[in-house]
Amino acid sequence: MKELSTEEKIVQAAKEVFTQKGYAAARTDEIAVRAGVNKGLLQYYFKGKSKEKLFKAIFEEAFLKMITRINVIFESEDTVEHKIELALDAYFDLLLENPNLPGFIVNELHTNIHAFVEEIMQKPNRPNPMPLLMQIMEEAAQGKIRPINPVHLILNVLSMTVFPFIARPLFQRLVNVDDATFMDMMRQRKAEILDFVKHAIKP
Amino acid sequence: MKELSTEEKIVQAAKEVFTQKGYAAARTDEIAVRAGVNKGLLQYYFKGKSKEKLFKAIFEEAFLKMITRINVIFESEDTVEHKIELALDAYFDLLLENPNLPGFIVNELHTNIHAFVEEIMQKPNRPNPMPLLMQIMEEAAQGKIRPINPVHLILNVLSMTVFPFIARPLFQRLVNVDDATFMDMMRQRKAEILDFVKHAIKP
DNA sequence: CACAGTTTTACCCAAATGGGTAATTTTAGG
DNA sequence: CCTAAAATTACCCATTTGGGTAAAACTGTG
Repeated sequence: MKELSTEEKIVQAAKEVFTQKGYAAARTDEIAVRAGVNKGLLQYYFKGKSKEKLFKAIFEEAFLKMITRINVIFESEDTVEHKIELALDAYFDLLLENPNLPGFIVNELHTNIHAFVEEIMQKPNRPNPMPLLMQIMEEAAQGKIRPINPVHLILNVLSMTVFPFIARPLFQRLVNVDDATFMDMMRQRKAEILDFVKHAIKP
Repeated sequence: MKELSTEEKIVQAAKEVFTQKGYAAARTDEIAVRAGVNKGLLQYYFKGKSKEKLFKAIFEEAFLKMITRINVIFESEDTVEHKIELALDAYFDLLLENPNLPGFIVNELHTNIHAFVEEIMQKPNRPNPMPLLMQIMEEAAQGKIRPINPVHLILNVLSMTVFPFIARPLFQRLVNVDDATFMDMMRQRKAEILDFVKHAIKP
């Protein structure tokens, strides 16, 4: 099972610590401990500004993971409804595997202390919502779906999908469910959202 | 306009810094600077563990603000649909005035380094979703609304309301809107969500 | 004015932290 | 077996940070 190289173990540990605690609260010592190695190796593999280097790599990966999935909504040549279904598939796959990715990203974007975030934002992966926006308006005009503000529709789908993972700690305490139960609920949720949206946009 | 006592100015500044940067990244120096006073005064007004004391006070207030609003959804003696409308009113009022409250709370709950958070959670204000859950099922049984999982319905409303404020930095960069425009969009959004939900739960 | 309360100034300290190095030992492949 | 790469050990240092103090200066009010 564990066939990770030391470097990979370090990256993996850094991912855990950064995504759980955020940059400011992350401790390089803890990264080393979780990786099962000593601090010296962080220097060995990431010479110079090891904390920052690790963070950059991890944040960029996480960010691209999240952001490129949005493109799924736009790329296909399908109906609005089916595009939403595909988007939900893609996003829930990602989120169930990486439950604390969104919280991490949102957190670091909120406390915008990292200048390089700007660079990442300008990368080629920028999603272009325009085609889908237009398509929603077209289908609305054709009476295929109910007239609706397309920006808010997209935002609605994204909100219902991502928010529970961000509010997970709060939610779990309020309704008193353990991790496994939470994950089960989220697996159900995909179908619930699709159902909800379908009815909401039905003419 | 500015009739704040020094102590209030400090609390206000602390609120800004904590909600923007989170506990770990918050610097007491910055709090003093923003309050327009010197660090000595933090000791004068909050002797002993000033950072922690300030944080506790601020977090608890913020948390209760957010959490007690949820009760609006449950308390009234109304139809489900109208309860949702009232909840949206209450929540949008709060969010438009305190746009970075949810991000702050979610962030601090995520990096659960503060033991006292547990205490706060156990306070009398705990919302009890059961009545509304039952009511949703009743109305569904009576055919007043479409059959729907009540937990997910509530989560849907909350998600669509709160998420945009949490994802605000990301959203604003992706669609390139300034602060004023964002706030305008959010003001429209309340009506959009209500409309969306109404159609989604219509039998 | 006198005086208590407030604010500033100018320091200090201990601990934590990120970053780093040099020597040594362990490990695996040729 | 021998060697280079990998990993460990045991340090060090500069900086930041939270926390703190004591004395001086300022302020308003009785």
